[in-house]
Amino acid sequence: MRFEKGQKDTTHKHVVAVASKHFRKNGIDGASIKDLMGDAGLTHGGFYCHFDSKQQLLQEALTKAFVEKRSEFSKAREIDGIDGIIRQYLGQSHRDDVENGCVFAALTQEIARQDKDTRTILKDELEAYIDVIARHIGGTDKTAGHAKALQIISLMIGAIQLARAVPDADHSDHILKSAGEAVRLLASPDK
Amino acid sequence: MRFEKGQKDTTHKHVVAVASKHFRKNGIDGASIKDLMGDAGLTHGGFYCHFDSKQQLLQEALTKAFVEKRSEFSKAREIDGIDGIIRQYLGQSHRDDVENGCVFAALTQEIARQDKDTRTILKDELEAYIDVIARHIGGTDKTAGHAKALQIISLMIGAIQLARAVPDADHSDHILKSAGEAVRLLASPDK
DNA sequence: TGTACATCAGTGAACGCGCGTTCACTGATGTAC
DNA sequence: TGTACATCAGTGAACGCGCGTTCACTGATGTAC
Repeated sequence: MRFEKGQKDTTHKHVVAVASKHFRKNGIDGASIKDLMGDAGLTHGGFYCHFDSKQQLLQEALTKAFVEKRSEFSKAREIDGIDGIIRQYLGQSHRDDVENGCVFAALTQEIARQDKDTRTILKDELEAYIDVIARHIGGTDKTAGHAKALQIISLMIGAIQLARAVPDADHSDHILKSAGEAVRLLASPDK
Repeated sequence: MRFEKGQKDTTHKHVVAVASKHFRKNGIDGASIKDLMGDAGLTHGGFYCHFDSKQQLLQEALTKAFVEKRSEFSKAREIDGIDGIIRQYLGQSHRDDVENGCVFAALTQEIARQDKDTRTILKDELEAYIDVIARHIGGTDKTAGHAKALQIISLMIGAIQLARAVPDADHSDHILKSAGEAVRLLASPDK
């Protein structure tokens, strides 16, 4: 059946949005086209009207999720500075909502095994995330601000992954709290 | 054919050793029984003489790799303190040798999707790794030492993952170097 | 404005493939006599 | 010590299954007249 104008574009974006959640929740290998198309309200056969391959969908989905989360990140920073970032990133709701959470926290290990194009998406976004954080703590020395931002991101990514992997809730909370303190220390101007 | 006494035990351990590399290099899903048995010099059919399931092999392989790396980690710490840890963990050779490297750095995201038993292995090892680091920087306050150790591990895990994912070698080196500086800051007594 | 036809987003059966797992079999070694 | 037999670690074909991908088909809508 032929559909209304703009319908294809709407569907395409919807599939990318659904996929970006599936990838984060189940991993790249673990997210099947059949499942994710079903979740988008379609059958799997239609997939190739929109994408050349799973790989292409992956790249679109990663980019979308990265950009989306970065703007949330930026908003948290604007409102509450480094505390806003800590509260949002190292909070229980972010830990418990992998499918809508940070892409680095969910997929970095698998992305490291992908082709160069996909890893370049990650690299570009990493630099953009660093800019967002550095703009807040940089002070006058831009290089030092960027270095601090990179350290903070590294720490937060590692911490939330451990918090998600550990089977005990209290232990997990403790990891998040401890990481928050470290972020404050790393962000402090007295260095 | 019947084999010499002790042969089965030797083979079992050999398969676990090979698997521990395969899991780290290709991920849990990405490591196939056929490939890994082939690498161990056997055919896939013999797998079930040694293990009930891939899941059981995973748990044995994780435990082995965790323990092995922890003892290396401990040795680096004994010789050179926190600098030894930084040099070993955040060095290029560790970054470039995923299959023999830190299990947390390679598999935390996938382990977070595993059953409780497997995640408990990770939790117990995390605590043991924290002890190893804390013993060096703890000073008199044991709780503070453990907190610092946890922060350092989180940071190093996040940093080496990013260093592995990024497509540019110089960029990757910079991530490792920056993380090393942060570790020194987090380990310092003036807090 | 009304009719005939072309379009193409989406359907669902089918493809080859590799996965984890099962199973009947092999045959060199350990054991019983 | 020498022979017959039981053992069982390892083999390799086969299992069902889900994967990514392909393809002939559908049918409501846009377009041409």
